[in-house]
Amino acid sequence: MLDKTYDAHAVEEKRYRMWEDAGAFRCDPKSSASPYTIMMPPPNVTGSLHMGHALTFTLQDVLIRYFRMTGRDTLWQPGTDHAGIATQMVVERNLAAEGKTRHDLGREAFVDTVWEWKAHSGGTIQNQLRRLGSSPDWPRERFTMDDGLSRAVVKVFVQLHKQGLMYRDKRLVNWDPKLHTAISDLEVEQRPTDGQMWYFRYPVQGEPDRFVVVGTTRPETMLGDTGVAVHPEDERYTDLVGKTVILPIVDRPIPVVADEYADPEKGSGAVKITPAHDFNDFEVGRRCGLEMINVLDRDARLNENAPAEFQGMDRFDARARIVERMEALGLLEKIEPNPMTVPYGDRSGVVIEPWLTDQWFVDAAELAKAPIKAVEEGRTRFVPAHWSNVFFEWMRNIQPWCVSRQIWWGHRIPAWYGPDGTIFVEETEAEAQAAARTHYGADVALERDADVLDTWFSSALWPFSTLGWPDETPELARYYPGNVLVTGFDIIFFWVARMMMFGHHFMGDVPFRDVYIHALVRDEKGQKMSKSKGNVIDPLDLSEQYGTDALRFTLTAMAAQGRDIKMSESRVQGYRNFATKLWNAARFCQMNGCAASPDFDPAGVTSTLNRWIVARAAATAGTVGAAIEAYRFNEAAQALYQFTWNTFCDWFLEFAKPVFNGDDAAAAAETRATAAWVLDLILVTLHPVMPYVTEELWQSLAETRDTPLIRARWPDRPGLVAPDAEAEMDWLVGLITALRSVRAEMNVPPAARLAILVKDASDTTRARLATHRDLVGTLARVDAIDHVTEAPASGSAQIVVDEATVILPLADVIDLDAERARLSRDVAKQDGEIAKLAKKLANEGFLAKAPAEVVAENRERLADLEATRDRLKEALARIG
RNA sequence: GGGCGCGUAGCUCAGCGGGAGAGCACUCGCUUCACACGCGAGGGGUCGCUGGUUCAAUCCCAGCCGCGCCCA
Repeated sequence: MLDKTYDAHAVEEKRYRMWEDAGAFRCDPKSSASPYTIMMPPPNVTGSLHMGHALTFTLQDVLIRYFRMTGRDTLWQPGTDHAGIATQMVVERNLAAEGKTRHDLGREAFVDTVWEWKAHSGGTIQNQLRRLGSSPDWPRERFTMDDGLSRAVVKVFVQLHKQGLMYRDKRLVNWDPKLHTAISDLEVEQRPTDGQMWYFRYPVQGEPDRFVVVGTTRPETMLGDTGVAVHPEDERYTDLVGKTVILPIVDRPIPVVADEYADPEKGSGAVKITPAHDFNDFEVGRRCGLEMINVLDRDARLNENAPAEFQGMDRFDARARIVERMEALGLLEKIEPNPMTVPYGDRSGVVIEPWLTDQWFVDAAELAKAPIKAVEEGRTRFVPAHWSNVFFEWMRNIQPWCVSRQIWWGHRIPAWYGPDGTIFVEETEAEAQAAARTHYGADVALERDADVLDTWFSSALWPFSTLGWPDETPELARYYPGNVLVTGFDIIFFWVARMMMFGHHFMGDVPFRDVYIHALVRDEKGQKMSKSKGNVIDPLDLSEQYGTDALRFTLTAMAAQGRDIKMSESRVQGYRNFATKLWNAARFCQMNGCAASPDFDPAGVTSTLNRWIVARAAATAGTVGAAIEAYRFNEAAQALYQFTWNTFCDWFLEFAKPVFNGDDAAAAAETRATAAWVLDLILVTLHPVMPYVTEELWQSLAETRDTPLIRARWPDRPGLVAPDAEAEMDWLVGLITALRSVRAEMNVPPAARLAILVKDASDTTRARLATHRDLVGTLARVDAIDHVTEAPASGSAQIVVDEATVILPLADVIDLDAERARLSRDVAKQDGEIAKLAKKLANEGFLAKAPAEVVAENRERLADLEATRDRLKEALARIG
């Protein structure tokens, strides 16, 4: 016998271990089944599970478990990425606690230390995923720094280089002066700031008392100014173009150039140009042939190119000093408040400097062409579709991707430099030496590039590197491309777009057919969860408190397309209650001897009740499957919830009680078997969302099962329909509901059993009443049902059900005024509807232009309403 | 400044051209032999505002107001 409530703690660990030990999560490359692949977005190796993970992995697991049950050969590829900067920071922080820096250890020893850290602390999230019930193919787990994946990285780098798509260039990059590395545009956070605009006067050479006023938000960069730009059509400055101004403090003559970047509407219309410290200025400098003078060092202090008094000074101290000096020189025109955005490093939290350095770049614009085409042609489909616009916007304006990072933890760039700086990019040092020998005609000492690659470079290879590429493995042939990538919108650029670029380039096909973009999980008030706000809800706490299935059901039910999820504990609690409800329904079935039989044929049931529930069950399975396949997770959850609770528990099981206790042994047996079959169907269809409670019930309810539930087959019975049974049961439900309603309203004591009279019943209604006499009796507490032609004059409550009027003699309890009020209110309600419909049907435009079936439907509805209204009026007349 | 999304019951949200829905909360009743994490019955909404298209608009279009996000 099952316990009275479901104990998630006792079940989850046991069931998970059973699945994993049995190899239930594995793909089967030799299978003849059609494959279904999801590449798990590899979480950061330093990470631990947060609510966003819980959502994304729950949805992926729902898909995987569903398709596994439909008979597909599923591969859910798990793994983690090495998170270059984040991981290095964690290990450096540990070293700092011992008073050491990575430089004390040296590169090799430091990298060894990181590997040790990973061995001890790196597996957190994998175990948390297990607690979430995720069913990826664990034995195939990969890490972006694995030998195989590293080999793929080197191969890709070398090939791109040989194809001219990977190159070294001196360009401005986003420099993090704290971490001492370049970072990508995407790792820069633009923070709104109340800045200032300083207006400086630059003297025009050879024209005493003439000045050009330029505005700047970063005065310290003026030391690197190499020009002043004005708009070519700005008449105020036409005569100045080609002349020279003297850069104050530095006393450097710099040219005035014409360039459309200068906005005549903004400030003075003239703008100082610092090509080595501003992305826009860099472009202007290129166009106008201006010199590039780098005045900052790697710490963002002023360097040797600045005047002596500034050298070694911090950028912000220098800013204050510059302003002072300009003011002293009488060259500070004015200062205005200026709302602006300032770039910060998302890891370091310091202001990022555009800085001129030598870095490796990928020609992203070229690689973006094929993915753009793929999305345009629908070979990769975004769901919801509007995300494709975001994708296009970024891909069509893409900048060269800076992939080198000045850190130690990561894939070291396979480039070697000869004594004269010639670059040899090869897969191994030996090959680089050979290439150098060919180039120089002799052996020379080579120095390897010190930098490593951006972590996202290796993540971009994930859909094929995890399958064995560059080797041509059977897995690669079978599981690439994947079916769907499930992720949040925040990594469309970081990761999705880059996988598409490399997937196309190296595999010649899209990496996945669908990209399902889900919502962000927020707190109850709709705020983004963050550690600093202290509003983080730990999914594992919820899982601990309410059970993993409740958490998973909540996330699934709330995953409506296009809307963020506001996580609320009361919802989780509600779905915990749902799990308990299911548990108790199963317990009831067990207590009543409802045993699943392999011989049971749902198409062969005879009673209306059983034909009805079988049809509804089959329809629900269809709805749920279709919803999951369309990524409409909330609809799947809703259909499951409604069928299980509101159809199966509230009605079917209640109807079954009198059958079980009745005299008709054959009907009882059929109903027992049907109940068992429907319960099994509920367990199967609910399993992708609530794997634990369903598996536990599946194994507890029957002595032997051919397979664990995780490997059971999804029901596919589209032929199980019974419209006549559904109509009959809908009528019965309506009758019982109406009886209960009038009893409650008339304050009939709940325990009191009534005899009812039925007037004007059709043959159909008479037959239905005869069939379901016991069910009405039990559920509406009715003792006797008699047909009459004349209603008793008074002392009754009356309800209208279709053509029939049901009379409840309530001589002892009836409050005639209350009954009159109730009937009058019903009449008024019908009249309101009738008026609306009559108006619509009187409209000639409607009759002429609306589809015939809509007109007919409205006519029918009107007739029904009028008939009901008339019977209600008669009932009202009877009580006077 | 550009783009995207969202304003539906007290709260959280589905629905999205032809009869306003769910969960939670609320009210009333119930020791009904699976379940009080329950059962039964209820109350509650000019579907942000203004126009337009249409026989018909919560749904489509335009503008406005409010909120959020992304990009500059």
